[in-house]
Amino acid sequence: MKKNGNFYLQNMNNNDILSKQDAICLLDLINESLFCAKEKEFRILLDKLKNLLNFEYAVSASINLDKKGLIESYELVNLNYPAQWMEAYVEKRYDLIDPIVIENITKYNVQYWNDTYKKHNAPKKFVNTAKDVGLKEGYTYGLKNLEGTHGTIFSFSGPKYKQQLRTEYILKYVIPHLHQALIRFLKPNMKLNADKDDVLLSSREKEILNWVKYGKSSWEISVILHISERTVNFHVTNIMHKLDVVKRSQAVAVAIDQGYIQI
Amino acid sequence: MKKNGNFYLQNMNNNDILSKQDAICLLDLINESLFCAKEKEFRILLDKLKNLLNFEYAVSASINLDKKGLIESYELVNLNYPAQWMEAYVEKRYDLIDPIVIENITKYNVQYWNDTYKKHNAPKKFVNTAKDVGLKEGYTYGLKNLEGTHGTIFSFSGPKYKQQLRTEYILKYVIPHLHQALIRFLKPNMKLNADKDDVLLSSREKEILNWVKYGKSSWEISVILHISERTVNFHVTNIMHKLDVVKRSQAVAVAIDQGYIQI
DNA sequence: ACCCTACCTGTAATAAATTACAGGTGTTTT
DNA sequence: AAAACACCTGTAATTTATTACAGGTAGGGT
Repeated sequence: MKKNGNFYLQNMNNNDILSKQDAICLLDLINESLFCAKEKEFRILLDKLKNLLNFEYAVSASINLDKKGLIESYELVNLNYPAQWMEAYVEKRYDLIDPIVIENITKYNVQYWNDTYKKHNAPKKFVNTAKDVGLKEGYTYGLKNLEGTHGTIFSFSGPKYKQQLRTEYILKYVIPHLHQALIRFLKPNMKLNADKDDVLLSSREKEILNWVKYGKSSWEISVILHISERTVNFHVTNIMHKLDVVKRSQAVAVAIDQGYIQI
Repeated sequence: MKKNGNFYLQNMNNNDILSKQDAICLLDLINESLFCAKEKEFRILLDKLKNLLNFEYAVSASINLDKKGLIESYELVNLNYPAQWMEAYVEKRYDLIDPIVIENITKYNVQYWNDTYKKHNAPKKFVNTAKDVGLKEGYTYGLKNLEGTHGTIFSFSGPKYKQQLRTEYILKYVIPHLHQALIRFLKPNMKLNADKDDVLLSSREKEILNWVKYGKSSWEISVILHISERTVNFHVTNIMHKLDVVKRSQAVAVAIDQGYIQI
């Protein structure tokens, strides 16, 4: 199933690798990533994946690639990598020497760190510094978009982690969707973004707000969703409170602005 | 987990509904749809899904939607629906009377045909004609893109098919990905919207719409602009007519989308 | 066990929006 | 000069939205 370092998902016999619980969990993760449009939501997904894989730390980044496919700039979404490490990483441009990153943007394959370290003869100083902060073993995987302008990288690590097929299968299955989600919410926000991420609309609320956006009245939405008109109004009220607005039209504008719903 | 006829994917306990084999199969289907870029590949996926669901027939279509969300045109990818039926369907514009299609482009939810037939008081002639060619019972589900310009519809049918939760769960999980795949490989064939009528909001109208966006009521705007509340409503009415919408909240969304006002 | 959240529902008063009717001024275009 | 348009205003019926009251279930986490 591994062939020239390449990984064929389509023909793999994952029945023996993944438990039913794994499979169900992956389906849900993938499904949720379809509707993930905010960093806060993305972090929740990343955390779920980290826990599913029994890792200690997780970090991700979207990468702007130049014409040669090299890193032009990158933007971190750090779940819980040690802050001091990440600061040093950015400060000292570790991305230029980190063999994991280099391997990622050239091969875009699932990496077990120790394999890559051996393969690239990684600088011992760098590797040891990472190990000192708890990043001893880990996996990394990322993709790039079809145009080759943007890439992503997802790293999971911990003090102790053995290489296992299950982890590789799960990453192969789910990272492409997290990749899409990360690209999706980082693209429009490249300029402004950030700061007030306190609000989090529930999926039901977003669903209702979307119908409001399409000009549906409360009664119409109640028919569409098979709930009472009262419940629709209840949700709308909550939405307005969460977004700190006083009218539906304002809620639509704010939600679009903040990325809770798409136009 | 069916509650008031509504369907909660995120919280559903699919452990009892889907077998391990189902889950693994879905993961593979979803994964393959990520890399599906040609009609031939897409047909294979559609066939796999049809077989997984034990249906006899399957058909799909991508739909160009107009501003109201109604069908402007559509393009079929017919796996194995009876040819004579599909010809008649296109010829006689059945899409305009087919309650399944109408329900799809308004609700974008999983439909069990018999439910929809009852709900909409489907024309018996149409239903019986379908049944005569073997399309007795079935499921339909489709989505639209964020911009609301394109939709998809996936129908599965057979002479005998009972309503079952498993089918609904599977469709909920996998159709969004087939939707993406279908949109992806059909997009090159689609004309890029092009002729959007140059609606032009007057400066006063944009001014008022901006205050609406900020959640101001008509009375408040009248005070701000030193005009009567009646005049504000007059302008709002004109705005809605120009944008072809029926609610202020919808007007805000459309105007932002079309760039008439900024967020 | 308890708290928290998401979700759902009811009644009802008040505020606001939507639609319809009918009419006005001033400026620019043809 | 007439037509077209942006802008403005009034009255009034009807439909929606907003707010407030009060309450329910179900699941997850501590």
